[in-house]
Parts: sequence; C-alpha cells; structure tokens
Amino acid sequence: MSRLPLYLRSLVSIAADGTGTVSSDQLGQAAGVNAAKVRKDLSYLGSYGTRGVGYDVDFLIYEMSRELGLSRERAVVIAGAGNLGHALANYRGFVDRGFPVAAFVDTDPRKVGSSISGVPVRDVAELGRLVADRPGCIGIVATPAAVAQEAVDNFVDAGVTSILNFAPSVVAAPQGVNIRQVDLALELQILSFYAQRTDIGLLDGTDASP
Amino acid sequence: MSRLPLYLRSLVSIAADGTGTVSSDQLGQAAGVNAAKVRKDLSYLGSYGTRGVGYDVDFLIYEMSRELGLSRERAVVIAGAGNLGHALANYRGFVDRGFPVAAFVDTDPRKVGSSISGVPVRDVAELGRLVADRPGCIGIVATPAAVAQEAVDNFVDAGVTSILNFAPSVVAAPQGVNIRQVDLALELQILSFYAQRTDIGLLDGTDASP
DNA sequence: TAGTGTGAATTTCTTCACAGCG
DNA sequence: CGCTGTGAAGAAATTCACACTA
Repeated sequence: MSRLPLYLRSLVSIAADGTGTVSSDQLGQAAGVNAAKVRKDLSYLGSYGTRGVGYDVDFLIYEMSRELGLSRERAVVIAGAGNLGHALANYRGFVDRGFPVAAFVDTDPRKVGSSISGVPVRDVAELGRLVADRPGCIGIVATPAAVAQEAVDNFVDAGVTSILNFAPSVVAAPQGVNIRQVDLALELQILSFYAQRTDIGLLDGTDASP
Repeated sequence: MSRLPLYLRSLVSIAADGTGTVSSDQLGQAAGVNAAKVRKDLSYLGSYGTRGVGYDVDFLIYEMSRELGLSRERAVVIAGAGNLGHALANYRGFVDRGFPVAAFVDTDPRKVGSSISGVPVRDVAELGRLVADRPGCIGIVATPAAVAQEAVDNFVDAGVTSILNFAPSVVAAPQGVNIRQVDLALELQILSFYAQRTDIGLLDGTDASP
C-alpha cells in the first residue's frame, strides 16, 4: 500500500521519542490519516498489533522497511549536474535515509571529471559501468526539460529500472521501468488551485499512487 | 479536479508544437491518463470540445489557467536559505510558470541582508510585511526538519494560507491553511517499493489528492 | 466519420461498527 | 477496558459503451 512510507516516517520520529507502542489512532494522528485506514493498511502486512495495546514501534519499522525494500542501501545516480542536481547532492535527507548519491552524469565536458560536494561528475558513457557496480540503483533526472527523455533513455539503456524525474516534462519508458515524477512548479499550481477554493481545509498532500 | 495541472502542462507543450486541436486520446497519451478519464475531467469544466474534432488547445489552456487561479502571478517566499532553498531559488521552472521567488527568510543573522541568486535574505521579523505586500503568496518550507513546524507557524502568523513543505516532517496548520508536502527521500522509498514488485509496470507518479 | 459527452456498470478506496482478544 | 482486525456498508473514482453531432 502506498501510504507505507508515510507511516514509516512517522514511526521513525515516534521511535526517536522513545515510545515503544503506538495505537492506530496515534499513528493516524502523526501521519494525518484516520485510524480505520491505518488499521486496514497495517493488516495488509499481517496481524502485528496487540489488541488493547497497539503496535510495537520497532517491530513495525522493521516489517515496513522490509516490505519497502529498504533493508539495504540503494545508490542514486543523478543525471544533470546543474542547480537542481547540485541541491539534491547536498541534501542530507538522501544519505540519512539510505540513498547515498554515487555520482552525477553530465554531457558537458567542462564538468566531467570535477567533483560537486564530494560527488564525482562522470561522462554519460560511463553510466553503464556505474550502474552495473550498483545493483538496484535509482536514477534521478535533474536535467532541463528538453533533454529529460534522453536522460531517461540513457538510464534505461544502462539497466536502471527505477527513475525519479524532476524535469517538468512527461517522459516515456518501456515496460518494467518504474518512473515517478516530481514537478516542483506543478505542486505550486496545485496549491494555487486550492487557494481559491475556500471550502477546502487542511490537507496533507503527501501521497503515492498507481 | 486534481489532474488539471497535469493536463495543463501537456497542453502547453502541445501548443508549443503548433498544434491547434487535441483529442481526449492525444491529451491522455501526453499526460499518461486514459481518454475516458480525460473527457470526464474536462466535461467538469464545461462542454468545451467539438464532436468529431477535439478540443481547442489555446482555449483549454485559457480555461484551465483560470480554473487553477493561474491568471495572475503568485509570489513565493522561501523559509530557509540553505542548500535546498538555494536550489529552489535557482530553479527556472518557478519563474517560468508564474511563481517568482520574492525573498528568503532565515533566522541566521549572518545570512540576513545578503542575496542569493539575486533573491534577498530577510529576517523572519519582516515576514509579515513581505506577505502583506504580496497577496496570495505561497510559503515554501526549506528548513531542517527540526524547525519545519516553527517555519509553518511563522508563515501562518504572517497570513500565508498556502504552504509547500519540503522538510521530511509532517506539520500541522490551522483550518483554512493548505499544506502540501514533498518529501524527496519519500519519493525514493516509494520507488524502492515498486522496484521489488516486478508485477507492476510503468507508472507516472505525478498526482494530487485530497 | 471521428471524437465528444454522459448515464450506467464496475472497480477501488474509505468509513462504519462491532465481535473478540489481551 | 482499550484497541485490533475485519466483514459489510457506503462513497468515490474509473471504465465501459454508445447515442449523438459537427
């Protein structure tokens, strides 16, 4: 279920507070979701709760991490050593949550060979080797929109099957390759939309779907 | 409907190609959505299509922009002049799509008064004035997770009613304030999840909900 | 003829409500 | 008693399929 990462994040912060057990109600509160939904979602993992008590925080974290495939690290390769790529490489949150940034790839020969925030910039030609050395790694597209499709194609050719696209253009990929898009300006447009409709209240827009 | 911004993006790129009309099928293709869904969504705006022909691209763009409240610019104020804020300020996509970055606010006195990529860094104390001068502006939280709630509170106190949160912590806000969260590492976790399930194919993860 | 607009059918998601257990 | 787990009810979203028209 696609709300799992959301719960996981809440659970980690709950665990940090030293709490050992949570009820569906508390977890729901923390994740911005109602209690029934939490129970339904968790029951899909199996019956790990204790009636009258709640769920063991550490155990839930363990089970969820396993379910989400986070038991091991997954390296990240960023296509495009521009501003956005720069920022992403600097972003502590990636490393902290098990996604070390292995390298940039860029087509600009002036950038290739240099290092940004300790992350080496490699030529696109080396992408195949980079990926082969890091099984299951994730490709991030941080290029201008115009070359986003090209970047995706390069990743696919190199054998990457999970891609996160930050460019504001919809890209295509063959069956078996998972693409997720985050369009920053689109998020602002969505906010603009809701800003007009005063009939809608608080919303936690974090979500994942099909 | 929350898929409107997605269609809009596709329409803009279709218009740029010089195409004057689109069918629900074509638009669906471009946006990664099926044709019936496109027609249902568009019919909610009114019956703007021509049977046997399709939709007028420019007119659709006009109507959608109006519906999304994008007819005028909406300024953006970024809380946190760190790496991420830095990258966001440099990100051309914001200005290009009608969201000029007006200022940073930061609590670090060494940063206040300086300028990053032409965007001034102001003290939090000035937030009220900044916001008052820019009606309908959007607040972006690009602070460390630990102070994200504080940043949100500051925005709310200053009168901001639309907030985009990039910090990896769920924050609360009063009724009437719209919050959307983009958690970069969470996106990677979701990809990790799908990477395991080989039974799921291509997916365009862009979406907006509740 | 090609493609919209839309009721109706279907699927998916959410919420309710309560039996049952620690 | 408090809280889980889950069928069943209900709501929402999606898809089908087709009459209709420019």
